[in-house]
Amino acid sequence: MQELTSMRLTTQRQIILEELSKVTSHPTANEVYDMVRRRLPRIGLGTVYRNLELMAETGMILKLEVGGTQKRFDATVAPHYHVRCLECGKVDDIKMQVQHNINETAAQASQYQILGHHIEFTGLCSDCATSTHQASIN
Amino acid sequence: MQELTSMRLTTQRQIILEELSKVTSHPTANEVYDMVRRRLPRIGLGTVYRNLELMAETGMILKLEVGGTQKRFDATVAPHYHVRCLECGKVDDIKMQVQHNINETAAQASQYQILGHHIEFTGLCSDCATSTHQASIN
DNA sequence: TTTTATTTGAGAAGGTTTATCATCTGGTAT
DNA sequence: ATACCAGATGATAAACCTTCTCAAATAAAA
Ligand SMILES: [Mn+2]
Ligand SMILES: [Mn+2]
Ligand SMILES: [Zn+2]
Ligand SMILES: [Zn+2]
Repeated sequence: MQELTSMRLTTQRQIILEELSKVTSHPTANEVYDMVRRRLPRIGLGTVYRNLELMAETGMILKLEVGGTQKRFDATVAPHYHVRCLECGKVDDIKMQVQHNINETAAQASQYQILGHHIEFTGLCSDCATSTHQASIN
Repeated sequence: MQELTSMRLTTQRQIILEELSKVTSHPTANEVYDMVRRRLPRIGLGTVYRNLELMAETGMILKLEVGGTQKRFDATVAPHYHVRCLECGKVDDIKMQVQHNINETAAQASQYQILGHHIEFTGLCSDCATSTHQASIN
């Protein structure tokens, strides 16, 4: 694991964190790469992966393992839940209260030492809900 | 999408479903492949992927998009929750009541048309909890 | 300024999943 | 029972995402 103290403040790291903090879209590593490249055209994709991983390990950011193929990243580290649109794959925050209690319920219902949970809602974003509705009319 | 009616009952499909139904381990496609190959040594990995995907589409089985790199499959289609061991990656069922109500809470807290949710608990399985404890003693 | 351990960028490699396509087969019609 | 054929299979290539490797670059300490 990476020590927070021995982590250099490189330009790449700063800009990756800055760009991730600008958005609420839970971008994939590749999307972060595209964002960062506008400011640092010579950055490597590996550097983006490496640093997102490192920042997630040290708790500076969150690595979301939501449905879909790619991992997504989130600068909002406070516990919260997500929705994913089944149509377009967009991921948004759900601003509802965190269900702290269910960890205990789960602990009682299993042999695991429960350390946390995450909830992913699935559905249709407003854009896709209307266009899907349109399609069913046509 | 695949029509249930036009789906042939091939030996491969039957055995894939049978083998998946035998276990509660939420195997990856590769693990299903290994299980099935004992009975059908000439089956292709592509066939396993293709049919797991198809069965998931038609609702015969569940495709779990839990944390970790690989997708996992589940013959138990009734709604239920999962725990994943942070140490060894094992996935188990959590036999607790499904929180139907939170879908409405989420719907009120967002612009999405909420269709469902899934909860993934994280923690340590009994094996890993003890060995991690051992390690911290040594 | 010099030193050095860490980090970077480029590219290769790895692992998982999907696509392609000639061949095969389950289900149906004859 | 036999012929037929849309759908399925197996082999393999390709796509895709992520991690690894290592010489060169650089942040930070001396
Ligand atoms: Mn978020
Ligand atoms: Mn299950
Ligand atoms: Zn959408
Ligand atoms: Zn474990």
